[in-house]
Amino acid sequence: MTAHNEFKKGSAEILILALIEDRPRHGYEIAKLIEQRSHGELEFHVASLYPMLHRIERRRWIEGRWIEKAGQRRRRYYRLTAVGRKVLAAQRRNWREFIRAMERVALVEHA
Amino acid sequence: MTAHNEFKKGSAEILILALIEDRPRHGYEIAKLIEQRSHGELEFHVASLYPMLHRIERRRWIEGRWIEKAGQRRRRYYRLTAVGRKVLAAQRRNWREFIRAMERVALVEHA
DNA sequence: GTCTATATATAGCGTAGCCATATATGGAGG
DNA sequence: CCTCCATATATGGCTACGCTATATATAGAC
Repeated sequence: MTAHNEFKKGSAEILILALIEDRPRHGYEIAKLIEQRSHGELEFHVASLYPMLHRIERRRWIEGRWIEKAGQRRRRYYRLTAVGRKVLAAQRRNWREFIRAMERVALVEHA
Repeated sequence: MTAHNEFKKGSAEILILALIEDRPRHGYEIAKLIEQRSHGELEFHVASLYPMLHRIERRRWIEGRWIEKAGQRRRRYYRLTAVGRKVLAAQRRNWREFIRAMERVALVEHA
């Protein structure tokens, strides 16, 4: 159901990690990218996203630093750590396993 | 991650509805089927499952009735209601949308 | 006689995502 | 000029889902 999909829970981590895989991004940018790339089907409210960023930074999966530019609100850019890269790879494997398992149990008819 | 996959949250409903699509089943049977068919990758603890069954029965998606047989603990068999059938169809559509959206955002490289 | 599988149930916990609200700045439009 | 919108981050309080632990009860195996 677009912005209120019941399957969304637990998917924020992998989305964040994947989006900063190639280059650092700030929170607001990540939120907008998720919304745009999913055509509005996944929409993490910033109020969910910022605490999530803090959590996974505490776990050392990502590392943030403040960037200040004149005439601009300060932004916190997050980059993926080595640990985060491993976690992302593991979550991608888990994701594949999960959708295969879902298909076997409940969605056999047109997996 | 087998029994503790981070993507599991929110998936119980569709699994339950799908498993009683063709014939009524009781809670314990549903739990065992999820575990077996997913080869242990999805494992909903019965302590999660029974409250979930009560919840979706209150929503009228499923309807349960007690079956008692001699020399057997009583079982509550749940069948899918007409509403439940529509919800299941909608959740299957949402599921397809969701995995497509996830691929677009985060898993492009080998969707 | 105890252990395991079957079968259902509740209390209490942690966490993810939600809404509301707060703060702050730059640019566009009336 | 002033208000609105987009940008940008943050917190408090809420709900829902799945968890552990615990309880009850019976049949069959060892």
